[in-house]
Amino acid sequence: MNIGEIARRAGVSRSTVSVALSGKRPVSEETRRKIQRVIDELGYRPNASARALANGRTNTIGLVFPPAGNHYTGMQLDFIGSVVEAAAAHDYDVLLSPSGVDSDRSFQRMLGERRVDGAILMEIRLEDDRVDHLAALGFPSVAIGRTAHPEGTWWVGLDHTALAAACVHHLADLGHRRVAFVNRPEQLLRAGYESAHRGLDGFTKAAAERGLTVRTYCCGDDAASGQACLEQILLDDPATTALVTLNEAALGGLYRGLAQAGRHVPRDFSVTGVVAGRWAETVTPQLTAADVPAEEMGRHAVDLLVERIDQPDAPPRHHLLAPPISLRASTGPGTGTPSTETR
Amino acid sequence: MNIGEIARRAGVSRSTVSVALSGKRPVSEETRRKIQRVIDELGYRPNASARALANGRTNTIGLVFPPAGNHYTGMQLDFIGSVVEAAAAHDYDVLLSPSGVDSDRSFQRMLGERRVDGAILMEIRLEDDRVDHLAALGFPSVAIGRTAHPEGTWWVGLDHTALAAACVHHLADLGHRRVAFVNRPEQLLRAGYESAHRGLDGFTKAAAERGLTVRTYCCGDDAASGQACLEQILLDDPATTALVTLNEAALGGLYRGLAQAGRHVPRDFSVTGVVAGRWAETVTPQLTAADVPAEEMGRHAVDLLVERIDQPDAPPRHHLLAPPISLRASTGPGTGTPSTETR
DNA sequence: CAGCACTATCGAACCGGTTCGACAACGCTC
DNA sequence: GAGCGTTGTCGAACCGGTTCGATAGTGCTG
Repeated sequence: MNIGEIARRAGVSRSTVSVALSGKRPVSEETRRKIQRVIDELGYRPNASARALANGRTNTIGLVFPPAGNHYTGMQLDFIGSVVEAAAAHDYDVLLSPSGVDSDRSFQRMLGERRVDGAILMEIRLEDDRVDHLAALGFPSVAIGRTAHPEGTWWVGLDHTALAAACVHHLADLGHRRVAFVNRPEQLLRAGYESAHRGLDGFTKAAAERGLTVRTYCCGDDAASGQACLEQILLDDPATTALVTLNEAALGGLYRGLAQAGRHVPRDFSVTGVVAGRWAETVTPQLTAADVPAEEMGRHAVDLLVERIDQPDAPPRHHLLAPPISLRASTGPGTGTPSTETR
Repeated sequence: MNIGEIARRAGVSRSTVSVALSGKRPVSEETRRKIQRVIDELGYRPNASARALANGRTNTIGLVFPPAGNHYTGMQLDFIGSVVEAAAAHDYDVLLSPSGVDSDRSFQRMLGERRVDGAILMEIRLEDDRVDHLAALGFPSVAIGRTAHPEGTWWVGLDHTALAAACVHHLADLGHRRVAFVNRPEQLLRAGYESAHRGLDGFTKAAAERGLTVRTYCCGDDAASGQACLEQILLDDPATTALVTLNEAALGGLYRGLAQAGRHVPRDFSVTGVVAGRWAETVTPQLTAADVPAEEMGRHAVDLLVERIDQPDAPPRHHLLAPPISLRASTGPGTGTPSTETR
């Protein structure tokens, strides 16, 4: 069923059907009803490809997300879900693009072949050629995270510097003096991932400010790595009494490592960090953490992107979020002399 | 840049450019090189909408996934990731469609407006009108899960009946006599979700076969519900020594509930169930479970769907997976008289 | 009732590709 | 050297919409 068939059955021209549907020109009430009746009868829906071809809009946004190689975290899942919902509210679909090994290929598909009207980029790096590339093209896009030079670009970000610092201050206030930092995997840090860098930065500066003794670690995105990382921490400095982590996927492993070393949380050891709230609540004791507002970030990103698509010349906008630390049950007073009994 | 511009600069007709690109007719080597040079120079890529309109194929598959309302589980995340990768390997994009409150709306968008060549349906119900609808339309689709009458349809499923039964046998072999079953939320069970029903079925039958005393529970998809559910289990029958769960999101809460009731896992209480392997390893002790092969399911689903798109008249195919139980650390001998000390 | 404005509709052109029949140029056979 | 098949290219039609200038019909004004 195409628009010509509808027109024939309603006894009008194709353009009249088009106009009746779009409302861009006046159509008599009688004609409109006649057309509507035929449409309802046949269950007609205009072909998206044809429409996209004619008016240069696909009504689809691209979501460029990290390859499955790095494991997904709960935060990313929540984010994807909220993007899809927010997009639906604006009448947009979401096309997924793995920015994997040959990120160029899928990038070319989405942009070069004009499959999408705009794109949301996840897992931003401080120096990100994708952002630069899109900026040069003037292609509507919103980055999740901010590059080293975010001026003139559109983005929604988490203030990892401030959040990591807040974690440090929280621990310092509790009396902890020897604190470890558990970052994302080394390869991501080396690749320049924004959250890993700014988080490390915020941690290091705040720790220096408070005169803490610190060690920083990179840790794979899985439980086994978390456990190994924790063993290393206690090996390097058994007097460590707390840690801050950005690594959601390693959290379960960190907890396991602590349990096996006989350190009770929070009595002997405090744990905090930056983690999506829903996932902070799955561990026992529940994690005191800066809750990543994935849902809010998704909504903001879509809102900004749609705004930018609608008005290509609007001045750049952004949102920098810094949620407060949610006090749960994984941090407590630091004694300076942790009990070291093994079970 | 469109195909006409390329043709003009290469001094040939539009059809020659098209043919040179598709290779569907012979083109002289010289002409081909001339065209290729111009294309490389200008970075031309054919417009996806125009191509889709012309040959009736969008090269996109739709992934109909559950609304954000039900919390996402790690398994779903892994699944989505693998679908995207497998699709990319077949040169397909993936369009996400929330099958939310007004599932019809997004369904209509994807199918009615021909945005996709085929669809993968998640969260199947025993009686699923979406599956029936698509079958009636003859629209290529693959269901993740099988309906009550899967004959004649394409699907990839997990044998929840067998898996739940395997969990029961594992526990019975260890000597457990009083076992609880923790299912997905009640609203999902009532709505007829396949995994919830078949899992419950397999559990109940196997338990009867082994003469176990059982109670079954529905539990919300979050840690707090898991904790509450566990309290209820011990309240209803303090002599319970083991549980089987399908509810990945509640797992952390179940563990917390056990810890707070002073039941040590696996010494006093055994836990097992059907959970994605990666997530079974995040809890301590690591969960002995039938590992949901989300990655494999995603690959299979895409392979089947692409096959069906390419040959619309092929006979229905399916994959029923029943991974073995991975022995980890959360189950142990059932004493019949559990210790009930509180800490 | 001529002139005008306004409303409703039509037809043609266009978006950017693909497909296919027509045809020219060429080499081969008999 | 007439007849034939092959190869390479072109032009027109088509996919299913949207847009816009042209035009017919209507009611109002002076």
